[in-house]
Amino acid sequence: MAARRKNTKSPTDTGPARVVLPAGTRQSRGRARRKAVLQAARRLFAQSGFKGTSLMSVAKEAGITDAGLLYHFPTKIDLLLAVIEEGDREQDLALSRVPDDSGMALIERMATFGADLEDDPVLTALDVTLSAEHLQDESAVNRYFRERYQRFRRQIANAFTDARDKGVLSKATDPKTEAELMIAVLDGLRLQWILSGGKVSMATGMRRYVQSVFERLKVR
Amino acid sequence: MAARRKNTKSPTDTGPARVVLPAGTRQSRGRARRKAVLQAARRLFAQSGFKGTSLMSVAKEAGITDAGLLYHFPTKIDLLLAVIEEGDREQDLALSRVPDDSGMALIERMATFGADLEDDPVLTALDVTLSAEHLQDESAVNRYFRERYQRFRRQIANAFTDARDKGVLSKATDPKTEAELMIAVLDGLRLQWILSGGKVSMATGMRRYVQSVFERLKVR
DNA sequence: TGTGTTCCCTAGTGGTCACTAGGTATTGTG
DNA sequence: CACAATACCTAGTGACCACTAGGGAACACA
Repeated sequence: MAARRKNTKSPTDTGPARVVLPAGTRQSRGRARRKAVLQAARRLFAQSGFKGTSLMSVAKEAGITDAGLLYHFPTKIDLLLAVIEEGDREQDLALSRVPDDSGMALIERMATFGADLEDDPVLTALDVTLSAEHLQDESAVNRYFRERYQRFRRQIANAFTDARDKGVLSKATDPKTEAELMIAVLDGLRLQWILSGGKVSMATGMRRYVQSVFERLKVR
Repeated sequence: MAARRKNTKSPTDTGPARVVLPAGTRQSRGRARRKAVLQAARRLFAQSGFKGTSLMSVAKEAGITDAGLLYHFPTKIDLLLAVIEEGDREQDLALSRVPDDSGMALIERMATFGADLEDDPVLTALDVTLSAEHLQDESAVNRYFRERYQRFRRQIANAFTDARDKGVLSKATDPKTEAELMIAVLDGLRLQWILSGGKVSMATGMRRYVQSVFERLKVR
């Protein structure tokens, strides 16, 4: 019964073509649909989780049928992995916006990280929902999150080590525990931020926490 | 279709012997089964979430059929609520083990709370999984967690206020933010603890964090 | 203008799952 | 011993859902 939609696309809206293809503008429409599907999937996975979201609901929000969706992503898991991968790229990009590669730069950057997350509620909720949904299974998603956390902890721990060895932070600094706590604060605030509907602020929480770390450990 | 015949007593009201039955050991077997079902459900919900767990799998682990299970809990949601309520009672019990009702007593107690959680991995994972699964829907579970967090925050904030007003902690203490951070650390550590398979320790994390709060705020 | 590719559709299909209907063995009670 | 409540069971039922089969319109290119 779905009437065929007339093609009222705006061709300027294809975004930056990262991959330079041989020729032909033919793919633009398909690309746009694919992108719409990814966006819808991200939103719905974030809201209702992977298991709680049907392909049909994603397809509907993307203006397509479920069978049509499966042309772009052959299985539901393929769709999930694509959503995760896309989100991953964006977040890695965000974390790499550090003035220099000293440890202190990264730690100071964490102070504003809460505010950054507040700017993208969907991506933030996606992370919380998916990581919790795959806490203990042995899926690719679980492995992905395990590795991500490990990497993140190492990165932060290295920053503390660097700052300590450079004499900026106290000799008594324990990088491993500090990294675990820093990430714990971020994750915990995320949860409260979502559950409280924004009443608990990630931005001020992170700013305060990083500040308190400096009060404790900074050599003056 | 939606008409669901409830039992004589409300399923959320599983309080101890509210309905006074004549007596007799007749119920002992039924009680035991019911308990077995609750235990299996807790474990499976914790591991795979609510949506990810079928009644059949719970029933099987409890040594019963799914139809048999539904005799004890008329709907799946009734089962979930019973599981949550039971866990809630146990955790409230744990939190109330405070030497006296001064603010400092509660804050100091938080230092050992991580270790306590490590003693009950199933209950801990249950909390994380369920709260994340119902982050944004409008279910009874969502409301439960929202209220629980609010209550918890108030409780901790009051403790900080008390300690500050008694002159034990600095005048500059901000109870609201301190409460948010304290709970964030606990939640964040929980997540890392599970995801890392116990490599990240909640026990040491919480001890360290509470200690660092005292270093920052204690009036000496 | 013919032809192949891309993209999306309709219409299933099989599997899973929460839940129901109705029966029955066991057990406590009058 | 009659009988009634308890605590299950077997055998469905309908709803949902991921995924498939096969077709067709639109478009690029020869």
